[in-house]
Amino acid sequence: MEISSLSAVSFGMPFRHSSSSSSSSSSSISASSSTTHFPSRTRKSPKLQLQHASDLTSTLTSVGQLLTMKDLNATLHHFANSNKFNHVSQLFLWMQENKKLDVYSYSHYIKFMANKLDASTMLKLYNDIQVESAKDNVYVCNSVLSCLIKKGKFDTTMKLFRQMKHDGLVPDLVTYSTLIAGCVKVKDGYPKALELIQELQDNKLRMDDVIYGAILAVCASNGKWEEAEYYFNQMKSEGRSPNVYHYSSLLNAYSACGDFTKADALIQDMESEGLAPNKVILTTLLKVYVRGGLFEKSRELLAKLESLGYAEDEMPYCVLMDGLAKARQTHEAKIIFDEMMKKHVMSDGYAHSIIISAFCRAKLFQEAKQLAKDFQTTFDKYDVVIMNSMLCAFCRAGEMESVMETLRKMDELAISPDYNTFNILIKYFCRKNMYLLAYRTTMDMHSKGYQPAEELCSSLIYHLGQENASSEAFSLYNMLRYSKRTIGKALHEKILHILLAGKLLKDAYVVFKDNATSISGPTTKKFASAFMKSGNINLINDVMKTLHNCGYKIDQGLFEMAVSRYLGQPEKKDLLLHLLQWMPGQGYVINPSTRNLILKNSHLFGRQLIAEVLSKQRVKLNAQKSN
DNA sequence: GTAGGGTTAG
Repeated sequence: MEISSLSAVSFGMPFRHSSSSSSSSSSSISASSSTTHFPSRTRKSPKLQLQHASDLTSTLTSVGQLLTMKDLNATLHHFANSNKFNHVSQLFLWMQENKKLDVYSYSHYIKFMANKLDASTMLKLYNDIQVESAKDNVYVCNSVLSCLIKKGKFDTTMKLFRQMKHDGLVPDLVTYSTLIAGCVKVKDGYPKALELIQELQDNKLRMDDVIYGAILAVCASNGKWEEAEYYFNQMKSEGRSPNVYHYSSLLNAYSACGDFTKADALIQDMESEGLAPNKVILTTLLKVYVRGGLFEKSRELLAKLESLGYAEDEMPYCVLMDGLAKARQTHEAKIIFDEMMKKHVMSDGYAHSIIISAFCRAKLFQEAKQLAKDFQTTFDKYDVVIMNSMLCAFCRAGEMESVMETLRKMDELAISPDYNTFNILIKYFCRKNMYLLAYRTTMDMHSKGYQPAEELCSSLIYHLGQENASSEAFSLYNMLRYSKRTIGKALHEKILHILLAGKLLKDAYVVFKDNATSISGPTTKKFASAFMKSGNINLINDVMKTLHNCGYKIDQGLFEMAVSRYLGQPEKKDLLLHLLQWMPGQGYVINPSTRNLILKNSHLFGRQLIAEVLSKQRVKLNAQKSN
């Protein structure tokens, strides 16, 4: 790269040119022309040369060392303001290599590049900071944290935050509001936000309007309306005046309980404070009514929104339609949809998605399919949610060709399938008796980090068994078993039957051994005789002991089977002797017919040894009888 | 000279 060659250029002792002289000349040079005869008076300052450079690399080589840190930072600004982000990066890199950067360079650069750099690059940038004063500078730290939060890396951010504190950062209110805001989109965000509130108070910081705004938003997004109410009142009692955002968060929190009385009172309070409800406030109020099941009141409010010009996009319609659909009022939802269409309300496809799903839920599959096709022909905006709605409709209506087309489209548009996508497909493949395809989709789902529902897997395992796909069934079983959750006991028995049917006896033994207590008597018996009959001969004694140890009474039939296996393979005589020696200690004695069988073949094993072992069994038996 | 928040829909 050109940049690296820069450092090879050696300069004399760095010197500072007078900044006053450069700024005095800077205002007049724009008119300078190449025809001038007074180059010394009209030449651009190094800073301006750099800012207007056509070849940044060579300009840095020639004038870079003449520039002050302040000039360089101003130039970063200049490039960022003119959207020359390649120049920003290139200059910053040069500044890093030439060790000409300070706290401002970092905090500006991070701000400029927040949208361009990914989380790991940002993290590396911070970790590689060599300037001591920048590393624990609260502005620099806040910039980095804010950038990571915006990229949705909450856990990474919190980890970095702890490291920063350990390395000397003294967090301020900005730090905390940045982090609390990050809790809005995170699951379990409320307790995490609470911890941060506690920490800022422990650090003798006082909550300000911004912090209140952030915590109210967290409460709202977590359905904590009582807590939201608490913070709102606390804020007021501190003499702070909530603004429209504070009000709207509390209102949004009320939608969790659907308490329209509280919501109406809040709007009144807001108006008495001189704040006029805006479009968002009224849409949120609609959400409260809808969640409270007050559909008549909702329709009236929607009409009011329309009359105020607040219903130009589909959002309020979607709020109402979704509520109706979830209350199983599919027909009423469709009426709203039709009105919306008639009025040519702007739509991004949310409305279609809601109604397609509503139709699927109501088992109106033909209607769902039709609407999905309408969407395909009239919209060119796809995301995973609308794709899922359409897939669901096509699957339920049995439109295989459309299902495949939709999947191709997803692939083409690089829309990654999510949990719902996999679920829809797996259920569909199962319904169509395409169990191997369902199996492969389930494994794919698992490899993408989604946990398939146990019930679905369990049913799939059963069907795979029916189709003699025992090893696929076993893979699925193992996937469930090793996914850190407890699974139903019946599944162990189910897979055991499948493995026995598929003659996967070694796998069956593993399942039996690990779950003996969940296996019924008849299934144990079935497993035992299957194994004695054709399981790996080297494991026969182990299986015997396992059966015995889990309380199963081994019958003569099993001993007979084991013995005849051993007689068929005389090289395994040690195993037979071991079994015969083990038996009496556990209260087992061979019956006469098996005993005769062994004696008949004793030349294969050594007559003397066999006789001794058998007579020991006798003695033991007699002793037991006399007891 | 640098850093922060907040509303509504599938």
